[in-house]
Amino acid sequence: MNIAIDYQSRVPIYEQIVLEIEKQVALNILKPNEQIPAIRELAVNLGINPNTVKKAYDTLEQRKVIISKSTKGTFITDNVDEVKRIMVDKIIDDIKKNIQELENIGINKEDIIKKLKVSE
Amino acid sequence: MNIAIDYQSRVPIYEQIVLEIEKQVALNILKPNEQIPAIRELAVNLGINPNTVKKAYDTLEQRKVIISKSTKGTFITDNVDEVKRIMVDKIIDDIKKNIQELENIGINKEDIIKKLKVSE
Amino acid sequence: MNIAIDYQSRVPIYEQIVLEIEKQVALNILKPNEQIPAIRELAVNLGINPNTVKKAYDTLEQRKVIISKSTKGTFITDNVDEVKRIMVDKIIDDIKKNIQELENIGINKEDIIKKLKVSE
Amino acid sequence: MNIAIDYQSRVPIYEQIVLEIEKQVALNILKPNEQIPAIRELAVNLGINPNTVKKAYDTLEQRKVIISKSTKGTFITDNVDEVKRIMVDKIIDDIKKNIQELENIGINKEDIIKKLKVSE
DNA sequence: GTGGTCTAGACCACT
DNA sequence: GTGGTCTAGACCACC
Repeated sequence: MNIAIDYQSRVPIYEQIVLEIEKQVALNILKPNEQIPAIRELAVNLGINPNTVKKAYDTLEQRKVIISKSTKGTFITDNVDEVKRIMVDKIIDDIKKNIQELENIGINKEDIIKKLKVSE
Repeated sequence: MNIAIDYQSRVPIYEQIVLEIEKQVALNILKPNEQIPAIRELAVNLGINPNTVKKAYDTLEQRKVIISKSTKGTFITDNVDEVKRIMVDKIIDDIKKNIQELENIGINKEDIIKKLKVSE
Repeated sequence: MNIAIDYQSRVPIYEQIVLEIEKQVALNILKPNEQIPAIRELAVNLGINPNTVKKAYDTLEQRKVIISKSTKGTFITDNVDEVKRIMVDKIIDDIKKNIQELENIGINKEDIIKKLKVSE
Repeated sequence: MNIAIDYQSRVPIYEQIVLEIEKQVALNILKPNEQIPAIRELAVNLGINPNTVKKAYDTLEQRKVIISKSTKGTFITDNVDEVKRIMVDKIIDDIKKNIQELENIGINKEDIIKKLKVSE
């Protein structure tokens, strides 16, 4: 598994791992029921402490992205669609909020579209 | 001045104040040259430490959003347009990133527009 | 034999097997003197290690729920009533504890009965 | 805060803390918005490691029982009723399941009530 | 002083 | 070998 860590970021390492794995699930890089690296293995690969990976895995399990089967290992959920759906909804919601904010500032929809098209 | 503080956010309180005041400037809630509350006053209103408000005001002054005139008080800049411009650019950029992310997941522009229209 | 294993439970797998078999005995799904699967067979069916099944069978034999007759196989006890009695006592005890807890929270017996009847 | 830890239990220490605090909320021992001990303070009182208390507090925060305000401390939620409701629902559900199981074994409702009354 | 994060390393039960 | 728990102790930003 390929995860880039930014040690300067305000986002904690464990959260970066969480976000990256969620992203890879959404992008079909990680497939349903696929086994992911053991805690200690990933910790060694990333050069960080196993507890940090554990915290990331715990968070992912709460969010139902992965399932850990004690002595067997840790696996991507079989319900990957739900993970994608939640992620897409969140992003759509962000966009809506941002559009609303621009409108509040006094920029109408046509202007927003114009600005978006400049570099797109 | 009305500022909601989220104590659970990773964003420091002083920065939440900074962002909120910048937002209110962009929304014309705070007008050019308008006087804003004294540090101690705002600190009492928000139930936080004056040092925290001080740090927020210092940051805002560095960003040229406010101007403190020693004994007279603290005022919003007269060049509010620049503050708005920076904020609008940032939001537009956020939207672009979000759209890109959705496209990576496999959602094309028409689908995005459809999803945005549902509750808009 | 049909046994669902919860790999995320704090209850060890071997104990889950023990509890499930005891339950099936109480429910007359498993009858007195009935033969149950060989250790290896069940292990294959459940996709787990034979040692785990062995540990479950050992525990069940200590509790006199099953009897293993070396080369002949493993069988449910003929004294199924005792198994049922112990299980019923345990469940009754659980219910009593739960009722006590609800009363401590301030819910009286009539309210408990009302709540139980809603979906019963 | 008074919490008894059973070091022999299969239930982890952090979970025992979680359950005990939830219980004290349900019993009105801990009141809405009340501040609870600092992580380090409780750790010292219980003779355990601060990280263990932290894990308990994290779990409680996910369950919306407490709210931690970074440098200010940790507080019971203001919505204690919701915590109680969830807890009561869980217990009622447990009772229902137990009653169902007894009925499956072949014990009818009158017999259950009889057995419950013996020591009640 | 407070919570948040992280390291280092240990022990355990279970498989 | 795997995940789960716990200890001991450190550093950080923030207030």
